[in-house]
Amino acid sequence: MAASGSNAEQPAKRRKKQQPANAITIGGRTISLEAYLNPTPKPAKTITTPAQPTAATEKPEDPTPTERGKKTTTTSRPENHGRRGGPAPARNTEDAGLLKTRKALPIWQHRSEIQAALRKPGSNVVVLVGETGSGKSTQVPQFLYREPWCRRQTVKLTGSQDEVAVGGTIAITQPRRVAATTLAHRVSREAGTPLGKGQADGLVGYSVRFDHQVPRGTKIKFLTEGTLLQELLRDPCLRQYSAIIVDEIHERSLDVDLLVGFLKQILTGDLSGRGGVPLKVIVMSATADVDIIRGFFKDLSADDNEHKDTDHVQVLRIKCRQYPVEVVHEPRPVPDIQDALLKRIFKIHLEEPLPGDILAFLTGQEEIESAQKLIEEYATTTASNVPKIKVCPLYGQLSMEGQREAFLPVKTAFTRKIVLATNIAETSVTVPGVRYVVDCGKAKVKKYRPRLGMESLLASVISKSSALQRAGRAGREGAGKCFRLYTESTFETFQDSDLPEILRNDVLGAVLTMKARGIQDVLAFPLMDTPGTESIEKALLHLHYLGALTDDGAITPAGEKMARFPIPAPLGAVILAAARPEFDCVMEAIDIISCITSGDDVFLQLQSEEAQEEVGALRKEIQRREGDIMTYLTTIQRYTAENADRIGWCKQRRINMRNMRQALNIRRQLRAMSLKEKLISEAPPQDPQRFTPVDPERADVILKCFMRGFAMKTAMLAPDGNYVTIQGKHVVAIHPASVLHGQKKEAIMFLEHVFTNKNYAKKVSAIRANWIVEAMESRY
DNA sequence: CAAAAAGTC
Repeated sequence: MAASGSNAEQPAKRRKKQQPANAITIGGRTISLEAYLNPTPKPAKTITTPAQPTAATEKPEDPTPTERGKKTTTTSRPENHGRRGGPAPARNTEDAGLLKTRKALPIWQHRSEIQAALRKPGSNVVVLVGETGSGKSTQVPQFLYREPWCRRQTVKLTGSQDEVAVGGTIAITQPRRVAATTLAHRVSREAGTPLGKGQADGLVGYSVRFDHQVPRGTKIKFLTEGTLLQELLRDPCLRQYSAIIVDEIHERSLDVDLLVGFLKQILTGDLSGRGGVPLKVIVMSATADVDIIRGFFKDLSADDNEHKDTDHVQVLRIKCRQYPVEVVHEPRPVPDIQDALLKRIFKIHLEEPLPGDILAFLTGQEEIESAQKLIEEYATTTASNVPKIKVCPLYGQLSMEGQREAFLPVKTAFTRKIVLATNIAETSVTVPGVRYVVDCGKAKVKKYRPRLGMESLLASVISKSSALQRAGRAGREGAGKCFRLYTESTFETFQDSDLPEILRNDVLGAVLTMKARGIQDVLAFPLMDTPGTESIEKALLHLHYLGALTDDGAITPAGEKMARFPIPAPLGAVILAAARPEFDCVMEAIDIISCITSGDDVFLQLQSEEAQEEVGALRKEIQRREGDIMTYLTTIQRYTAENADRIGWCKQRRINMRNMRQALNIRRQLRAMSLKEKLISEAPPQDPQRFTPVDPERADVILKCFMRGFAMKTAMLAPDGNYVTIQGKHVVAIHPASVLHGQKKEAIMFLEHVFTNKNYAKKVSAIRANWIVEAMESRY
């Protein structure tokens, strides 16, 4: 196996045999476990105001959780890696029209250049820079799959007589599911083997969660970054692939950062796991600054001192014909951002010709809703010779129907569409018809604070790269204009690019991912940006507490199981605890976890007071006094017991149907895995099951079981009526969406802890104070 | 009294 852990330049550190019982040694460092073993659950008498994690730069927003606006297809087909001599895929069947369109793409000129770059012996990494619209995602895999190095080979592995197949397929990763599936459909048509029902053979396939279409003979496979990371768990050498194309690396998702780390390990390894067959890596970015990427892959041939100083990473830049976008800044800083936004929109509307829709970037739902109201009010006052206005909000939590409006051309004549969007419109979706962009210069960003074990979600200044991306949205269909609600000198103060996710997120999952894939020294794992030592140590400690790591920092069998479960590690720990005889509640734990990991909250927000009254009584029936965890359990159990009309059942209670369906998918998956891991002894009975409420004693057992994953996310009621967290001793409020909102309990456990305009505990359950000590001291 | 948007055999 190539991915054998520590880097060549950093020899594995010797771990001390002897160490204090209350400490673990990880990466050569001894870390005290004092904080975990000696909890002080007694809150201080005087409650100090919690320190603000960051200065809020803007007013907090008001979210409305509603249905997700995306469709899912759940067609599954078992993967077939194709045998040698299988049915030959159709060739040269490209439709003449499609080929003509392909040849018109800017990247077509670079076809042989790209092929040549990868043919050079020893040249295994190529960086490709091309803006949106260059056609790189659809064309590059098609340029490469017939190359000689891309042929499937049968090789003998060292020390084994068995012959294995290596290579033959090109993987291309995407940060989003929709991108992976739509690109696959598109490329499959271009290649002459369209994906669809009854197509057993084909050149192109895709693989995203709960949706795999990989025909026999697949040479080009689109996947999400997360899916490839899962494949890496089973096949550390990525044996089925000749090349990995990493698309949209500039977005710097946590998964892509991990992925290139593993790719670098394969490239620097001895290739024995691949029978000596090299792996080619093509990294594609839409932004020009690729120094970090180039630097990251530069020191590849460490064993080859002769070439050590030469640059092995080729960078190819694809020119892209873009429509010009005129950027207009404010002459001086604006005192009121909403006021400036409205004035700018009205000015565009009055002065700029039709057709040409407006796309405005705002920070959140509350801001969008209030702006919508004011624009609609204004629209009633305009003269009859001024075009009419149609305002479309666009944010992730908006229902499918609500989102659709923003993508459709306006039906009424002489009307301008004004789309008010969050940064969902920056990368995830494209709004057609836009000629004018208004950019407020801010976006909400999630940040993790390791010391407090909590996150914050606050509006903050965007980066130059983000501002450029927003401006570019005006030039998709013709020359456009971008109006920035800030000065040019303010723009100059922006950072070049956004902080990569790995530096803003809890790295618990990332560290477990590394450990499960054989990385002993996570501090030495190659990363483009390394999180602070404090974050990594915190994650190691947390994993140790969860039972995923030994005192030496090595992964335990429990940790390996947690890594295989497609859920966050603390929830994996809950399932493992549930399998213990004293808890014995795996089925209930899976039901709850399926519900909470199916997407945003399954309970839609009740907007109006009428809705609250209408739905209130029906929702009360499924609510439990123990809190949100038990309420989720009742919800999914009632849902599955409902046999006649699940859609109606959800509608009546304002429950997100799409997430409930996803929850059942996850439930099926987790049940199958638990059976395989022998956490349950037999397959559970088929749905529908009659609903029987869980009695309070059983509820206690289930909650105690969740404490094994969330003992640190607890708070005690102080004499003054505030809840004070165990970790950090901060005042925390129960979020209004919780069934326990406004209630006083002895102690609470929460699955999420987020600072917005206040310290909020979400997904809250009532617990007993002595459970906290009990859970903290328990070690498996 | 309320949340950005992505993602996992």
